[in-house]
Amino acid sequence: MGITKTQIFDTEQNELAHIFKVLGHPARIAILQYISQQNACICNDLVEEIGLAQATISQHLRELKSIDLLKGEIEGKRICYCINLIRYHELQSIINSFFNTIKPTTCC
Amino acid sequence: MGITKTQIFDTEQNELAHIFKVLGHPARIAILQYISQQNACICNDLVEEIGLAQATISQHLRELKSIDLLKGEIEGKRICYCINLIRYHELQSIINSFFNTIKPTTCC
DNA sequence: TATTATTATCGTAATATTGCAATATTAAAT
DNA sequence: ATTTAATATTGCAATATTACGATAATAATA
Repeated sequence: MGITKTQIFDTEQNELAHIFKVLGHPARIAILQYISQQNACICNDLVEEIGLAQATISQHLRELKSIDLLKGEIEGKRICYCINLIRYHELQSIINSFFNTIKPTTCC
Repeated sequence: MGITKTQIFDTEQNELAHIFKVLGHPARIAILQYISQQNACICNDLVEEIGLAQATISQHLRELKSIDLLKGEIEGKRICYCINLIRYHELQSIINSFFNTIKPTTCC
């Protein structure tokens, strides 16, 4: 065991869970906030800013790329990571419609 | 290693990450959707509905309780789990303001 | 009080995640 | 072509998560 039984859930549930999971780490929250503050960003800044090893930051960036929230452009020997505007709105809407599907009704 | 360095992040970042993390499992998504569909709910229904062992469902319910999204009332030998209306709105607003803090700006 | 039904907890196995050092890769600059 | 600087990948150790069977706890009912 230890493995999530994705087969018993539908694609939407799995995708939504994956989005939440990626957002579910304080380093990734901090990375997003920092990038958005800077308007431009390079990984090395993050290493100093966040205080995790370069390899760890790189790993977190990959997670964020897995939900397409970050896009990176090569800029010389650096990479400029930015928040993907289109995906940003998409994710917001996916999350909002999830909240609408679980709208609480009066019970207890 | 293997342990998240919560000390280097602030309380808001840690709490937000925890909220996302709890929502980051398809079983918990499915549980919330089912409870909201039923308007009332008992754990045993969930076991049949979701297809995970009773112990596993109980564990997932505890996770959802950890962010206060579910409240349970004892109802005879059963427990009626419901979505906590106040917290539901609170979480929506926490998540929305997070998205506002990472509003993408034009860069790349 | 004993039984039954329902949910919680414990213990454990399997897998995933986090974090880092070491190394590889990549591309600009010398 | 070398060197340098920045990021990615690999390998590994420590911890966390997921899942389940077994068992405990709880409360209604017989």
